[in-house]
Amino acid sequence: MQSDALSATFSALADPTRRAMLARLAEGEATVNELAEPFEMTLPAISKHLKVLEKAGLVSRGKKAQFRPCRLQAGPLKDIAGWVEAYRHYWDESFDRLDSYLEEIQKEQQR
Amino acid sequence: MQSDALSATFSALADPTRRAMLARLAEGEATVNELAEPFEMTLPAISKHLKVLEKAGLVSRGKKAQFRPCRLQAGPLKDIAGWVEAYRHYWDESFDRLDSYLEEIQKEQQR
DNA sequence: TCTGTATTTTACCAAAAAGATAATTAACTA
DNA sequence: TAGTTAATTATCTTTTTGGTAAAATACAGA
Repeated sequence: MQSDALSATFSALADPTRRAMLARLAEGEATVNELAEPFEMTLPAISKHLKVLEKAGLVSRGKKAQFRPCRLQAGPLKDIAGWVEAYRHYWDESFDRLDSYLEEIQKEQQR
Repeated sequence: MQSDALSATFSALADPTRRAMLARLAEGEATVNELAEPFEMTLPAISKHLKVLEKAGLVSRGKKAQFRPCRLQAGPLKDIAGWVEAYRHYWDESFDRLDSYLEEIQKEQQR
């Protein structure tokens, strides 16, 4: 049971179906059936995925007659972006060079 | 079975132990024992987590005597950053996709 | 070659996730 | 009220995940 929010978000995003659902919701509200339409999965399966996204705070649901319109809630994605940004200079070439430069200096100062 | 790289990366990051291991590796190479030290888990458990990270391409391992020094490989994090950036304007008030689109056009017209 | 240290592998277990089908609830419509 | 549509719940199966304990492997040094 991953209790922390970041883990729940990463976990929710670790499924292509769920990411596709978010992509669809980025275009606007959608009902469960609309969300299910592109997939071969059964409706209950989609409903489960939706619940995972909802639990991670990535989706909220309204109520219009017998429909449950879903909306994207991007808040948790901000946390993901924040987390990953801390690592940016590890993949960015120019920062890499700076790193090894600083390492070089440190080594030299140790002598 | 998540075959795509993005899912494997998200999945690998969906565990606080593994994220802590990456944070440790961001400070530099470390052996398996060094990585295991802060945790209460047994060594085989750490070894398993390491394998998950390795499979996701987030960690590479060398070979020095009986040690297997681990290094951070941030490449996959770049993909994560890329994916999440597409949603930035859903959480960022000031960011407007239309704005950046217009900027893009202006730059192109200047050429 | 024996010994200690580092690490991995194997065998095993429990809990969680992902999917299916069938039944159920809820709300509208004729 | 009966029928239809939307969505959920219940139940079951299979697979994956995360962990332990014990055995195996790899290497360095005496």
